[in-house]
Amino acid sequence: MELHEAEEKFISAWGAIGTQWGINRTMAQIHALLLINDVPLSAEEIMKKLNISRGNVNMNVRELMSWSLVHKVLKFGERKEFFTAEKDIYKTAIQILKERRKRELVPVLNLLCDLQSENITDGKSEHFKKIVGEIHQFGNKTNKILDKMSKADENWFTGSLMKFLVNK
Amino acid sequence: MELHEAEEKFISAWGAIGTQWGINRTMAQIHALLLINDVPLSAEEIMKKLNISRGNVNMNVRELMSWSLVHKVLKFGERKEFFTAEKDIYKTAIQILKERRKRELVPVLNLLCDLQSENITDGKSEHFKKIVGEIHQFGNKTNKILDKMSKADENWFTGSLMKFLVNK
DNA sequence: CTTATGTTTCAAAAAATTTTGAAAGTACAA
DNA sequence: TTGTACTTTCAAAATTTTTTGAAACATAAG
Repeated sequence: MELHEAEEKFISAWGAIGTQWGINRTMAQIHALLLINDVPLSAEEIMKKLNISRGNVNMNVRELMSWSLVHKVLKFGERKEFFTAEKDIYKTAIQILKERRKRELVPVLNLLCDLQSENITDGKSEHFKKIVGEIHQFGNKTNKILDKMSKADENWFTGSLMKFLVNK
Repeated sequence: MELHEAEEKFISAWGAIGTQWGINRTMAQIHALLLINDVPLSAEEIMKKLNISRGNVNMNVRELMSWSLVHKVLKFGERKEFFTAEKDIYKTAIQILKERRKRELVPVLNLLCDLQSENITDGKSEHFKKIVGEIHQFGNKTNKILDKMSKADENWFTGSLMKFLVNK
């Protein structure tokens, strides 16, 4: 197999997985492309390699930067901007975990909190209150666990947690 | 607040979160509706409550059943089918974890495995091999951890894991 | 067998999301 | 100040996903 071919397979797969997880295909593909290139790439290069427009590159690179998965790199003497992805896969995973917790889990917990504190004017609300309460409680626990995990180091994940699970 | 209003807020939020996680809005809303109803609902009732078509209900209920989050219930003497959601939120979460691991993580690990075993005919493939190897290794560890976790009971999650994390 | 009461399918329509590309914006250099 | 090399924006177009609804299918009851 040629490198080119292997790279394309990897980029496609990363894009497909992204789609299944609510991340747009192109954003995931740009991420994949930057992961497998150890040198930073310019917007121009990303456009050519993925065959997409300038606007599309700009938008998705900006989004990747807002997730702190990609960083802007300025080369000495060059006016162009270059982009590179965080290459430590553990850091990358933790970063995604952190962002999704903050952007998605926390807002839901707030809504559940609001719903629970509401005084519902209807006798038949018992089951509703119960299930909302249970989801809220579970969400809170998960939130705490994810928060702790996102502050742990890689060794904890690959070492201690693994051992702990095996002996469970 | 009226129960009706609270229920709608909950269903909307569940739908929105689903969308962000690559699950279609209606599927998530049907799930929410079945969660907050302790009695099973018919296709007819789901149609009316969510204001969606029969085909849409059929398709998404089928999908929810394929995830084992919703079950068909037959009432004695009634020809109609009714549907109900698993109400134990811990079981629900574990079920989602299991399914996503099987449907999404495992296929990616297989691709990474293939890519790694390929003999790439290009000298410049060093970084590519390295990053694919690292992602594969991390994916394998995550896979094992998720597998163990999906076999643990709720008490492990809320008790032991939590304590373990606090003392980290 | 026929009817009544359901469920399932799927092509077409609608809606949502993503992508394009040209114009506007920015800023460095001469 | 003007030109040049780049980045950003965003309305319109393209694409993808979801939804509809009517026809086909299934089956229990009469």
